[in-house]
Amino acid sequence: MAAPVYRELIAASSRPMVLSILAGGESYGYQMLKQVKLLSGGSVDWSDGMLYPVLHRLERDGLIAGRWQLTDAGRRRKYYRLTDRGKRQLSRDRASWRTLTTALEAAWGEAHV
Amino acid sequence: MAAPVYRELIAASSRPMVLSILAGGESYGYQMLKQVKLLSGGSVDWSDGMLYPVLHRLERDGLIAGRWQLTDAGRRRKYYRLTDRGKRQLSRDRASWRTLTTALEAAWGEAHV
DNA sequence: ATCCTATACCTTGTTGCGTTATGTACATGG
DNA sequence: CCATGTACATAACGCAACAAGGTATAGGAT
Repeated sequence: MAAPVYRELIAASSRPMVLSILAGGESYGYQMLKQVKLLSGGSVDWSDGMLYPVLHRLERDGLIAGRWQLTDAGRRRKYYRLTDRGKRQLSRDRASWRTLTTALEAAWGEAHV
Repeated sequence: MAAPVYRELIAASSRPMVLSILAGGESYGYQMLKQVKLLSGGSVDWSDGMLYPVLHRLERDGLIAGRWQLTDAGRRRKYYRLTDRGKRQLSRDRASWRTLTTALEAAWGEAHV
């Protein structure tokens, strides 16, 4: 039903999406998978094999920070929070996204599509 | 001066950008490099080593069609035009872009950034 | 004459990253 | 007892941007 988003756009949106979600408070991988699907109305369906490496890179680069937590049910979760570096990166990513969207809209306009 | 756009976003935008430009009429590689820089206010600065392979892929996949032309000055140019397949792909890419932008804005809203 | 810049195209090696598949482990419902 | 959901992780594969290099012509500056 919902048209799937093409590969490169998944790659381009993963970092700003994760950082944006964490800007709203702590979260963990599995929850973010659901969150993204919800936010996109089902069109963005991340695989876990894609998300976890993303989270590891963001943590390695100091944009997010993780801590292990045990639930009452005995399940382990890795909660992540946004760091100051992450906040700055999010600002830059939002600016980039706006720049590209503006440029694309300009091209769409000139072509009167 | 203009903040550069990050790598993955370049990748994600190259196809819809090229298709959009060609939706406005024929063009060639070198001209598109200038056009993109103009449309983005200088923020999107494609390298030729990135664009030409993109054009070759799009032509291979039948989304654009090229023809060689000689200018009066004796320079060779490869002019490209949008095919019907390319038009359909452009529609899908625009839809994907809108979907992601909406999802990101939803995330930004929830985080009241 | 020589050099630099602009025009105009192309390709190769390196690196990064999504996808697919697989693995581990616990909890719950049928 | 077994499938599904929760929750994380990694490895092989393929694709694509980036940096750097190459070919070629034209015009202006030194």
